[in-house]
Amino acid sequence: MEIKTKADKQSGLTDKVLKHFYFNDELSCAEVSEHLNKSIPLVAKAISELVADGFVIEQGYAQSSGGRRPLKYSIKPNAMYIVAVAMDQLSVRIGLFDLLNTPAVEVKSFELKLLNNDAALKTLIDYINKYIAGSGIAKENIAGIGIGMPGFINIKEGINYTYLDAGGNLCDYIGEATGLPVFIDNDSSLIALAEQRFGAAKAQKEVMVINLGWGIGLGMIINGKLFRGHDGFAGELSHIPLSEDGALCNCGKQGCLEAEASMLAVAEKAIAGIKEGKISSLKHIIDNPNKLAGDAIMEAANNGDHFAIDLLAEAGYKIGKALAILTHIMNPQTIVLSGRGARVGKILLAPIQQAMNKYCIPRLVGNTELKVSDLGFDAELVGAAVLVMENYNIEKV
Amino acid sequence: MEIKTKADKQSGLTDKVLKHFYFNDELSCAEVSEHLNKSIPLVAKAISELVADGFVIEQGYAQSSGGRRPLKYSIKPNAMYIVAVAMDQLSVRIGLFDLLNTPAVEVKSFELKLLNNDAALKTLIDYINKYIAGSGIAKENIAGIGIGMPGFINIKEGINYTYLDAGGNLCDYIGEATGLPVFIDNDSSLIALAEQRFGAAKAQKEVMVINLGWGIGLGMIINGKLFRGHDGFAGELSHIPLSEDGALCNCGKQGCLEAEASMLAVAEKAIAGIKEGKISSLKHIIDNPNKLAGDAIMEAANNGDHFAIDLLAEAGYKIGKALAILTHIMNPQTIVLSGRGARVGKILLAPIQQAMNKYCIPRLVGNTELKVSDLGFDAELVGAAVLVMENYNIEKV
DNA sequence: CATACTTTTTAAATTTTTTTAAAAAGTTTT
DNA sequence: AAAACTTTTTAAAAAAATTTAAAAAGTATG
Repeated sequence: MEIKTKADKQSGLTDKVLKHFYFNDELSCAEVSEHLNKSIPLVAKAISELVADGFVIEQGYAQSSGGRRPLKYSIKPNAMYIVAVAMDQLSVRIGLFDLLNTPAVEVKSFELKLLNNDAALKTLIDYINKYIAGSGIAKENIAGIGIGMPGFINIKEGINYTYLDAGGNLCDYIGEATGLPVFIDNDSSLIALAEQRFGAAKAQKEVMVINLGWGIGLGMIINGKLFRGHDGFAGELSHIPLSEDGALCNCGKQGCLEAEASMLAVAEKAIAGIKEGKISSLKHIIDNPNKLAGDAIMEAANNGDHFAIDLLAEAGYKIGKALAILTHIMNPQTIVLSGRGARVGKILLAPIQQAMNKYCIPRLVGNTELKVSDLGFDAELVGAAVLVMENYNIEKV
Repeated sequence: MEIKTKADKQSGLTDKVLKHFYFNDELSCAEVSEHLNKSIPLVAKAISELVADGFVIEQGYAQSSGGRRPLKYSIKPNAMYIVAVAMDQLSVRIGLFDLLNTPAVEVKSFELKLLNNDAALKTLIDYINKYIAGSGIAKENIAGIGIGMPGFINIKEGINYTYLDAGGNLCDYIGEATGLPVFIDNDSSLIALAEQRFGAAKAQKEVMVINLGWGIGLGMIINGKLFRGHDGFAGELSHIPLSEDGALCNCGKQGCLEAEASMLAVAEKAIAGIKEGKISSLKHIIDNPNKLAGDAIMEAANNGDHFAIDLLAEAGYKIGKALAILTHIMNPQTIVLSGRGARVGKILLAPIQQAMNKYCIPRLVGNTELKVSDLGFDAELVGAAVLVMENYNIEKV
């Protein structure tokens, strides 16, 4: 793995070419040259180095389009592996993927409460270490660990202001404890990254991705890149003032979207409804914690339960109103419904679209496509893997 | 003016250096090299060419900071002139500026109704031609004409979908009629450009600029550049749904910000209030058209009229609520109140900030600075000039 | 079915850019 | 006040990237 041509060190072209192969599949030298706006000799050199070092493999000749047949290359799936960790407030999922985003080891999950839990960070690190050790894959072959987590995150400093206080740089801390490079980002941002690189909005430049989880997150892609705002707090869709006198939010304000339309809010409404005597297959959820209730509601809705569907439709309409505002401001090409709640995306789609039609100027709503993610619950894991590869630096190897 | 080194043609560095001098004042060769991330020999060559061609002048030696004194350069103010046109729905202002944004000829304005006026385009062109002819400045010394106008504008095609139909490319059409390069953009976008280049948010990367005119416009600077969205319709702040059952907007919907808080809406409320017997120095406005009423209200408020101040405070609070939403989504460094309404910016500031404090998460509102423009009414003209210079291409001369 | 035209790849020649070195002009320290 | 260190500018050398040309491997056509 010693690649240290002076040329590469400066231009970093080999790196860009490697990433280009990670994000696209079969590509000829000429195509890469075109995409990267670099001359063919330069790209040819970079590719031959990558082939020599086992990052890229030849895939044989493709059909000719009227001339010499192009030799196609693609990423070598097992050249490296990536550890991806996807967290929410209550649980953690962890996976080990190859460069084709195929799981090399079974994805596992475990419960981990972030709020008021001083041991959370240690528990997380232990779990990651055990998972890697049990995978049978050598650390030398792992490019790094990507972690998506809820909370206000400062990427540069590696600090999560909401959870997991490490008294300093979280990446450094976890990195030392695991012996691998670590990269963290907000869960919704990673979901957006996944959708724009491998999902419903692939290669698009202006994309808004809604993370339907226990809360409602927003990941923004602007000009093809993650947008974070001046202080990293952009995308706080869930606390915009939606109604003047709505439910009380845990942020202290009233009428926030999150307090009205998140899965947790829906679960509360469901329990209240059942207690009032609503007929539903959801009767049993009264005794469950809200989290399980959320999952139960989604399942019931997918099975046709009227009460569950009504509750989701009500939430969807409110989300739609918020998306109308978002569309007015951002004029995105696509809005993707992703995250845990994507499994009821089809049910939410109609009321969301209805609200957007009502609250949006026709010109705007007509130009924005509303889609349900097909990455769904895996989006955050894929995003975490992408995060590692975006930061991976072949020259440093 | 024949600058045609092959080097320049390809890299366009001379161009970048010229623009750098336009946007900054005195600068040494070393500083330009630093800012532009180009080697000193390259920058030195570009500067000496610009000096030779009369675009840049030497400004003598500056203080040494411990070594050889740097030779400072600056743009030559009268190397070129720019025609700047600022339109709203009812009137046009036109000016001729040097490269220091100083008027070379008095700024003039005239009435021009855009709505349902087929002759508007011809009238505009006539006026521009007469203005240039009367200025005494030769066309060879004019870099181009920048025009800011209301409406949905497609920059690439040069089409304004709302006003001034030329049956094709407006820039080409006006360009042929005037014999000068023409560039158009939305009025609010140009105001934002002006504020980010020469105004209250100079050199900042994430800036939201509110254009307080007869309507309420928004110009967005993201990552240091104008953001327009996927179809060029981003920044439609004025029609976001703000209240469920508010005033009817001319867009057909209810409760839009524009229908509740624009100068025109304030004027209507003022007239209604006077008729109901409110005490105010504004009694006379009942007979005036809404536009004059708007100006009268602003003047009365600045003179301390209680009724006028109350009306503006009411509007400001609603604008503040919209800015709270905007802040949640965009997390800008600065929000600038600009455009015609900036003259009552101080009066609006308090209620806007009050609403933002109420409706924003503390972390967000604490990080965003709310400012009143000092460019004020001239912002659109400055923005139009900037537009010309951004598109100016020295190699094409 | 050979000739003309495409497209991709390899190689050589330029061009462009940056790095390094040296000179010029000052400031600071002993 | 001379020696040592800074900073800017100019000049020469080296490196990097692109352009041009040529070769290789096809397809289309008269």
